[in-house]
Amino acid sequence: MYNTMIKGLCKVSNNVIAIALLRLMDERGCKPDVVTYNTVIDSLCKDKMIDDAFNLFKEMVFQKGISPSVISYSSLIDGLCKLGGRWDEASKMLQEMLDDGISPDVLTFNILVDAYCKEGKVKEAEDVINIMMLKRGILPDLVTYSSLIDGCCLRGEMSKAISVFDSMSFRGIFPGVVTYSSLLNGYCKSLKIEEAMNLFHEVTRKGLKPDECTCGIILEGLCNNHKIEEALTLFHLMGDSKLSYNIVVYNILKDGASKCGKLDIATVLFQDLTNKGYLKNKHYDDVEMLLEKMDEIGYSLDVSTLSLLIDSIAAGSLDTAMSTLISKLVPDELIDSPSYSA
DNA sequence: CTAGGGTTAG
Repeated sequence: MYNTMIKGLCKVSNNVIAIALLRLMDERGCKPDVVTYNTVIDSLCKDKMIDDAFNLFKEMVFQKGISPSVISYSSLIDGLCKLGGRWDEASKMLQEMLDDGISPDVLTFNILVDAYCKEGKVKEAEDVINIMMLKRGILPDLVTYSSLIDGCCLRGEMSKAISVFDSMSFRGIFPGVVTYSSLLNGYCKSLKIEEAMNLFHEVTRKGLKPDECTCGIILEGLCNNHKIEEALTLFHLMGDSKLSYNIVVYNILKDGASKCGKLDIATVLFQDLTNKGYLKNKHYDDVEMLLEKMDEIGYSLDVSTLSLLIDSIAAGSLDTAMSTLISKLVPDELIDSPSYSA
């Protein structure tokens, strides 16, 4: 009961209340166990509050006499690695864990592999994987391979990334969107846009649904290769409603259009973006008030705003009252225009 | 049985 509540609080980073609840359950005679402590320790580590995490760890071990588990150590090691690579302290914790007779598992090793890869130390990451396999008999999994691929891509070593990708597939591990995302990012940054596009189409053919960030990577790649038209076509083909409200994607396209000298396109995109700000934040009341005001003063909607609102009505995100109001504001010259007649 | 992993784009 308490553990479930603490887990919920930690999920929304409400560490202060989570700790207060841990104290309360202790007072009420319901003793916090290693799961309770690990939940809060991990949450503190994720929020970069490493000192508080260590204090709680010490309290658990020395005051309560609860033995830490592989999860307690892994959380602390991950926190130290992500906090600007505090390697000395991280390896000290790793040693302490081994001295304690606790074996690292694949998640512990992945923390180390990922930390090395993020620093571009692919060789060191491979050493960790070899130790894991040969000395511990643990096989790398999807996350291990994905981190390694990402590390290679960050260094622009694409042929190496592909060979890791191939050996992963050979082992029967299916790549995830994150894996492809790293490769796409690597190709785009190496200005190998053809390879990136081929891979992107392969991902789509496989029926994998790239997330907003992956779409952003490929769109930016196209923009940086002076292919703004292709980027815009792809953006519309993606036809994802979440994507069309993504401010980062808009900025990528807007900046791309500017760089390619297509200032007219950039202006339209900027206008679209300012209009969508309203709708994304569900400030429907503000939009409605604005539309009413426009109606009062006899103002007509411009084409881009109108098409945005029509799309919203079609998507069912605007109610009937709004639709009626909008229809009153459609300028006469557009009433019989074929593009808006449906 | 409960607690831990890769989040990549402007």
